[in-house]
Amino acid sequence: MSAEATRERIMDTADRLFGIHGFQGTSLRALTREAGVNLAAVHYHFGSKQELLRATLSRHVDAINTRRLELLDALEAAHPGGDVPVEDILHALIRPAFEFTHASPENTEVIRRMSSLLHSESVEVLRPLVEEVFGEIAARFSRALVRAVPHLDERLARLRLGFAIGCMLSQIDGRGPSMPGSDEFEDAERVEQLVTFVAAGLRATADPKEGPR
Amino acid sequence: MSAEATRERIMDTADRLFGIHGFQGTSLRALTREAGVNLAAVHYHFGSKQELLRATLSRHVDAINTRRLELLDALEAAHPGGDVPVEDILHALIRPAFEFTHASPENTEVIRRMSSLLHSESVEVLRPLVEEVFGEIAARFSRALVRAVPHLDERLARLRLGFAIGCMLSQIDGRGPSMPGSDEFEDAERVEQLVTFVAAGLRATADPKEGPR
DNA sequence: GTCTATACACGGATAGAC
DNA sequence: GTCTATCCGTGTATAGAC
Repeated sequence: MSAEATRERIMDTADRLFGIHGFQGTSLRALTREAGVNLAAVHYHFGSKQELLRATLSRHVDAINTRRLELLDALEAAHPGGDVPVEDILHALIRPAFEFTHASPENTEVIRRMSSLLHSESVEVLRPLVEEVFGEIAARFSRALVRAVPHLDERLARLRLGFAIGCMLSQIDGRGPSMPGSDEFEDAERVEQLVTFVAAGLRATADPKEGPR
Repeated sequence: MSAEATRERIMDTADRLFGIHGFQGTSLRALTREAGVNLAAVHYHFGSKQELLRATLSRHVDAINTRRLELLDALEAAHPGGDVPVEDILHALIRPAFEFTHASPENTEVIRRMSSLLHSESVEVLRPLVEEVFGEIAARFSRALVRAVPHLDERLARLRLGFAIGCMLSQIDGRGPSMPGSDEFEDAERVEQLVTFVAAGLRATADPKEGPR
């Protein structure tokens, strides 16, 4: 059998089983049995179970990030003067992730698992990993935000972009795991509320003494 | 040996070893050896390794939440009219968590592990767990926010409180794992920026067409 | 280069004696 | 409540077949 076919069989099966039983809940023996490949094939092609997880996750994340950049490109093409509204930029950032979770019920678990993976790694091993996955996204979107919000510099834009991503992830992975009582929102309204909230935060002036509105 | 002493010995050792080697990186054999108790004692007192983790984490989280409620009580006592500034409420919510991470270098890992734990559980098992840990916090703080922000109702306050917590956690567990390039901020400034950002988001009007400021 | 069979060391869990 | 002995499943490594 071709190497490529084996790799894909493993990854597809991993996608499904990790989605159903979770990462720890899926043994390599069960996975390889169901995929119809040998137990050792996982280690031959991926090196370890952890690396298999990373491979399956980055396949999804890359797709989401590609979509984000497409949307941002389209926005910047539509506003040659550089005056892209903040809300539109945020939609380009947020929508692809939510659309991904809507594409399949298990995809929410993919996002959750990615968050879990990031949090369970040590900070040292985490940094380069995040840089690899989110480096371009961070650069492109923070630059767009600097242009969209008058008083924002690159440094502050990056920090606040981090706030925004934190908000977004917390909503996706567990439909608001942070706080009970916020279940009643449909995803469409949730996205709009998220954009409203984050846009206001991005536009805030650094001086806390000044009252907004 | 008294049962209580054994429990505490196990939990204290777990705190230390989980902080150093992580949860998965700490075997029950190594843990019980170092604690000077028998291997089976963990299962007798906690039921499983997972439940031991939950017990150690909730001990810390409870302490943080108690401190949050203390600070909120003090604020409400100082403002009998109910006009507690939003920024003060947010400080009561955010500072105890940051102070906890400053108390010991390993405490950041505690928060990270808690996030990881939450994200790796299935959504069904997650809900009651979050309700148990954050139920009172959510109720008290959302009520305070409703009073502090004129047009905010309970439903929206809960949602936005979730946004706020998401922002905060993403900053603590990994010093902004979400975005590269935001490392340059000291924690003190990070907290202030966080409060500024979230306060603006909380005060945002629901209608996205209206410009803030 | 790809896949198979097998061996290993270690993990969490548990039954039952004390 | 505590401890010993034991079980079974796990990820991983490797020797060798195709």
